[in-house]
Amino acid sequence: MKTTQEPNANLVGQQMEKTYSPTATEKKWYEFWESRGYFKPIADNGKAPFVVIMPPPNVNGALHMGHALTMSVEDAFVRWHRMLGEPVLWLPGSDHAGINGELVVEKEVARTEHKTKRELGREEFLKRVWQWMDDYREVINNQLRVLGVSADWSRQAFTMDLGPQQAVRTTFKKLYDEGLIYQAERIINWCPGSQSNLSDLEVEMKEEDGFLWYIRYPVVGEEGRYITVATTRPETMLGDTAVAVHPKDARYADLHGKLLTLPLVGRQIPVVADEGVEEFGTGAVKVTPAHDPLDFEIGQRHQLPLINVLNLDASINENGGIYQGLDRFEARKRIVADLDAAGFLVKTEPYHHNVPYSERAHVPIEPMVSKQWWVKIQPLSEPALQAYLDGRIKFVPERFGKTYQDWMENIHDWTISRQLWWGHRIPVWYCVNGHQWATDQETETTCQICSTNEIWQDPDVLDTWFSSGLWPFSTLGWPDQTEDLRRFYPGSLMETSYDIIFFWVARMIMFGIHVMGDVPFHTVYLHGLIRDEKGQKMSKSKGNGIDPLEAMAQYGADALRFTLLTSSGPGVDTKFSLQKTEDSRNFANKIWNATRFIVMSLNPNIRLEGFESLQARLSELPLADRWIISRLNKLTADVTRLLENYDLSQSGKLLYDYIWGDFCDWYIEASKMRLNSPDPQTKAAVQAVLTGVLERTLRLLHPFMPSLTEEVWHYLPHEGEALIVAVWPSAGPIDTEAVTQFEALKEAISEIRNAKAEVKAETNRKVKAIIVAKPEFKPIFEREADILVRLAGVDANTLQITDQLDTPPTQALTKVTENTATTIYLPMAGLVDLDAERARLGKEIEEVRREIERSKANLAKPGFVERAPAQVVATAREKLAAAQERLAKLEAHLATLV
RNA sequence: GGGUAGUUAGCUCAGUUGGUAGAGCACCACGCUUACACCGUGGCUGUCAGGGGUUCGAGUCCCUUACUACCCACCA
Repeated sequence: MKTTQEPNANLVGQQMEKTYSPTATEKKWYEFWESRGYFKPIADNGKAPFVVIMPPPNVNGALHMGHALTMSVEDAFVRWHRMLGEPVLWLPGSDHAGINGELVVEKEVARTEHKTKRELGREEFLKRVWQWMDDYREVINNQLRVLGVSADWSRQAFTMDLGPQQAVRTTFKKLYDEGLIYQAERIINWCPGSQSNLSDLEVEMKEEDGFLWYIRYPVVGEEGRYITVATTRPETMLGDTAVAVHPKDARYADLHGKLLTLPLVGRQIPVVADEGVEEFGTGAVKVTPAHDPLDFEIGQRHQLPLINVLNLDASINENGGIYQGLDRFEARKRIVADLDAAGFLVKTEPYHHNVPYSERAHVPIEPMVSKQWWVKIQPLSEPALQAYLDGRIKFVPERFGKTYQDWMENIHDWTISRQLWWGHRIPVWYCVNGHQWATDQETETTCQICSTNEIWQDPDVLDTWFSSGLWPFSTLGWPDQTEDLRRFYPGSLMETSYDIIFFWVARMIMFGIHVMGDVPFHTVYLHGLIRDEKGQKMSKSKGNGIDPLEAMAQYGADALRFTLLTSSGPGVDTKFSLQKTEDSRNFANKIWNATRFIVMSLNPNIRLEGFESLQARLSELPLADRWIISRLNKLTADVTRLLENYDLSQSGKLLYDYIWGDFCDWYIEASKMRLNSPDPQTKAAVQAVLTGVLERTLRLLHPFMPSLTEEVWHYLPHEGEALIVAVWPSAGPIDTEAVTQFEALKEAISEIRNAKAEVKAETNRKVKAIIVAKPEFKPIFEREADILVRLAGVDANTLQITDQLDTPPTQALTKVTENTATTIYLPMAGLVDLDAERARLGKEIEEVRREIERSKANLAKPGFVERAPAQVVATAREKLAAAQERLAKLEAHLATLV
């Protein structure tokens, strides 16, 4: 990619706009990061590399919210680890999407060229698919860049690249030679839409209202005697080769081995006794071994013939007699009508049942007998299960481990051949002399067994998930023993959506262990689905999807990312709304303006004290400074711990609360007095804290909002050339005394603001105030009077701070703070309605009394004092004492209002 | 038929190892205080789905019921 003009590495001293504009900024920094090579892993430095292989988006359209979530989560972890100084590899790619891709291009060809793929021919059709893939891959990659994805594009991979193709053939050959890939004729899920075999996972059950038709089959040689069977698919009777009953079912005991005449067809079929039949309903089932899984098994047990009555497009074939050529649903109608006319239809019942559908082509599946390729799964699944059981693979959230385990324990062989054109061609060859072999070569010229050159390749392709399963190592160059493979396998984190645990995660683990001898990653983080405001799945057909590109254009990529990351935790579905994105945009703007405020007062020529130095002499700093730095250290520890536990949501929220609440609402406001000081040293001292604290906070926030933080960081004094490679902060000391004292100050300020609001005094009106603090807090209020004056809006000249007041004012609003029992009088002649004040005090006294009652009752409860931990009892006692003190003060004050 | 989640303020969701419920939005009031109206200050709102149990103490642990969502499953 060509880089445009490099941004100013140092923006210190530059003017900032009043409002943050994300789009241009995001683009600028993305190009900067990429051009500097920050997305590439640094050289080995003794630290274990952090490796994430990106789930390759399907190349069949544009980016959607699910992608945006995936990328936001992965980018956050990736950026965090990069700041931890680890060699980080985030390997991007894209997926050819097998059946899905083929269908999309088929549709496109039909739309633009009015041709079916068969009319076009295999070679021509594949040309079209490649063109489509090339076009859309670029589109998607650019969209990922807009999001801020810090992946190493130089290692980008595509499942149909030559490397992954080699990996597919090599793996196939290995499994084939080991006898783990084999061919077998079985009943399979046939999709008439794509005209291909599907695995069980690609079939979804849909509840539907249908009918149950009861049909009677006459017993040969016993005039007037019938067996009645019920079916939801009457057209399959054309392929019936028996009727089965339970061996112990008395109703049919004498009919075992007798023959029935198949209505409409006239064929004679036997009655067989089989344990697989339940004794409910009519107790007899028609047996169509070629078109039903259960019937297939019954057929095997009784050596029944298979009669396939369907063509590949699910129309009736030549075995269907007069119904030949009809579509399956048309045939169904005709057969029911004919049965009815001939007197074989006993009754028709409405019936609610599950119908198997093709997940991709959205048409009902037809079970059919067919010869396909299979993977013998047990030898792969057992070690994969074991890896989970002994903790080599962990799931976040943990419960998905159980899901994985259940599936692995009940797994069936996996059918991997697809009758499609787009995908990895099955590397099996045949010769005229009936030989068959698998190869890891792209092409073959002679039979490996008899050397004839009359050979051909299997026409089918592989299930798209076969190549996906190799992704963690095929992307690193395997089967070649590359340097990347050595450094980055096994990987660290696999992050994806929980709905592809079986499709993808399980297969990667199986292949990883079997082919590479080691698990492909140690942690599987599964995110939830993005839904609309009403909790519905976003989908193109419903039209309720929110386009991430539009959301980003409106509010910025950082805002979208922050929203997605904080809206919900792993494994939990998220209701997405643009309102939330707007809130995140506001947060971004808040940070922008906080920086702007700080930067405006800065003199670039004055070097401020560094943060490390400030922290080293923490106890000498003013109260507010000690407080905000202590809070930052708490935040740093919390955010780090939460990230270690994969909790992005909670860490994002803590950052939000700290920045907006602690830093902006309290610290910046409290700093304004010192910032306006005529003394340059006082000013520089507070500037050092403002810039130092903000700079560290930006580092913590960078994984969540990379572009904004990078931009703003460059306006502040900083070391290093970019925030993206700045060092992740470690937590320093916490001054608990300062925290307690500053909280007392905050509490008093809030009470004063509250009192003023109650009498609807203008917020900015300076009021007279008398503070009666307990002796240990009195010096704090005196020392920090400036802050009190500024933040509470009290009149500095008349402010009185004491620990003893003999004659309290009568014409005053009065508050007693909850935690420190500081009494505050706001003498406001004229504004105080004595009756209202008495009423208000009365109400408050009631509340405190109730609290005291509860507290006392709790302490008096048998067993509490004896059994509860001493710490808890002590806290309860302190609370009670505080409430009692507060009550006394409130009552004393009420008494003066008579 | 099995299984897994969820049910907390009007809405969206937090609630770490059980200690007596919180944040944003919305709403109401006041405010253009020299970063931000994409703002500030203050306020309002809860039988933490129902029932039972364990415990000195349960939104948090156990049992149970209801509803919602999803996953798995070859009942004609």
